[in-house]
Amino acid sequence: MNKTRTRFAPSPTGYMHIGNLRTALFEYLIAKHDGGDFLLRIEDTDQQRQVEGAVDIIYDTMKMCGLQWDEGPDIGGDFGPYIQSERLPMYKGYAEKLIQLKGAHYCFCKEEDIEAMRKEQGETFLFEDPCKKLSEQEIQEKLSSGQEYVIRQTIDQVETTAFDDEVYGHIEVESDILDEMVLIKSDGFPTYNFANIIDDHQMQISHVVRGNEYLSSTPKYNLIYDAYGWQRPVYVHVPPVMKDEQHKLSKRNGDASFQDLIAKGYLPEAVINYIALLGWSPETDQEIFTLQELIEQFDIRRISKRPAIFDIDKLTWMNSVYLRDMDDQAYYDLVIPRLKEVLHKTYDWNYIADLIRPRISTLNDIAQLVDFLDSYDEQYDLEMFRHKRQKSTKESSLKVLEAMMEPLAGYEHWEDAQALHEYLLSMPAQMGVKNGVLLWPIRTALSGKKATPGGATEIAYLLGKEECLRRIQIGIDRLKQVINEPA
RNA sequence: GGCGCGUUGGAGAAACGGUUAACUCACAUGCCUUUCACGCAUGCAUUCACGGGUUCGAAUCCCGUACGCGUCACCA
Repeated sequence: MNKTRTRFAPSPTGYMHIGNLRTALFEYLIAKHDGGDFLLRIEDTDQQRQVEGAVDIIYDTMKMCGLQWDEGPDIGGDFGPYIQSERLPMYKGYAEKLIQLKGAHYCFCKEEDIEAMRKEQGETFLFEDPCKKLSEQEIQEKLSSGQEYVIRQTIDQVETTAFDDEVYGHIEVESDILDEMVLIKSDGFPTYNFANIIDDHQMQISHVVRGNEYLSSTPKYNLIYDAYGWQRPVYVHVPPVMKDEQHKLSKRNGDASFQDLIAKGYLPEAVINYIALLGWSPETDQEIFTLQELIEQFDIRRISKRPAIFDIDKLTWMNSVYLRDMDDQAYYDLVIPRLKEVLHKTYDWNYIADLIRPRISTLNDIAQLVDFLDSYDEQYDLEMFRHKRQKSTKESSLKVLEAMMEPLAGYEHWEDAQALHEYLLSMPAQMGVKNGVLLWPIRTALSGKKATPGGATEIAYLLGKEECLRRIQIGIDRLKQVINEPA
């Protein structure tokens, strides 16, 4: 029994696509569930797509998500190098070996000619390579004359070829519809497909996990494994992550990358938890998982065949669950710096953090929730004083606010949140009015907002006595104006 | 066009031939309540793309149709 080894092999494009991240997650979970190895291999052979700092984005993303690799470019391993560009020299030798094994052949056809034939015959075109019929001598002559060539896969047996995918089940195709793909390009570099096969074999990858767009070409891969006499890997083709029913999530469409989500205030843990459920479901109803729990419960057999649509609403909900359930200190460490970015006066930070905790879904919700503390819009809509259920009107508000000025000014224990809360809550009864009639206008006058984290007493505590009296006075003055000058 | 794959409520999904199709998000309503939120409660597919067939019995098995996706590169 081989050890379970999976690999994540991204191209450094400077963008961590959510679909790719999910594939990495699945690869990680499959390996770790079996106590196996998870490797990172950078596929940087496409020099044109090279982006500065792109490899670091890959490292950072994986680390933030806790997807620690056991072998990789930065930490090495027994099967390196782990950067494809450094592996380049070896592929040609493998291809030549494959020629000896009759799994490939030299092809001297011109690309333009094949292209022309393809254009002429349309979509049903299947290239029948005349070079396969060349004699050994003809080949040698062409090679020594320096004629340009590629090494092309040979598929001669006209049988069916089959394999069993862990997700999609038994797949069987007729070999004669398989295109003989180029393995080594005329510039001497391997094609992506070929390099992949060699790398996976060399690195002893046991489970090849990739998007289901590779399902159709897998039989061709298998024929190469067979020709070498190598053991085929276990295939795990995963369904795509979609933006909607017909479109995949993609950079082209400007869809969110992992970085974008983090910038929007989502937590890596929540993102990982959410995408684990895209195309996979656990045996139980559990939805909130730590990485460790995912490792324990992940089961390849429960990966779905159907595309999954990325639903930002559900991620948002899940993020709010993480915010609410995380360790207190970790929460404060995360949120208080954000609070200090928008609030420049001094407050009881922990108190604010506690207040907003059940009210934020992402870190980016914070600013607009608390900005009124530092400064508020004095021209807020006076209609807000009217609240049907609280039985509050502009008139009653004016009355109540005026009546409260003195007791508030004389109150001595403002810095004690609990005491202030009890004091203010005792006032309505003393004045013979319902809670809402008194507290609603105070909250409104203090905030100038329709909704606030916390009620009148909480805001009063945060604002402090002076500021409260000032804001209430502003409310009184404005209410007087409209009430004394009826329209 | 050939080949491959898929189709359960707005979204993620469970179900692995057996009575009323889980659960979560979203949405709606009510309760709680000094606003909002949290929390709690209730509602939301008589039906599993459609049409046949197999079976005592089908979302589950078979065939066909429709729709969607993928793939058919000297791109990864």
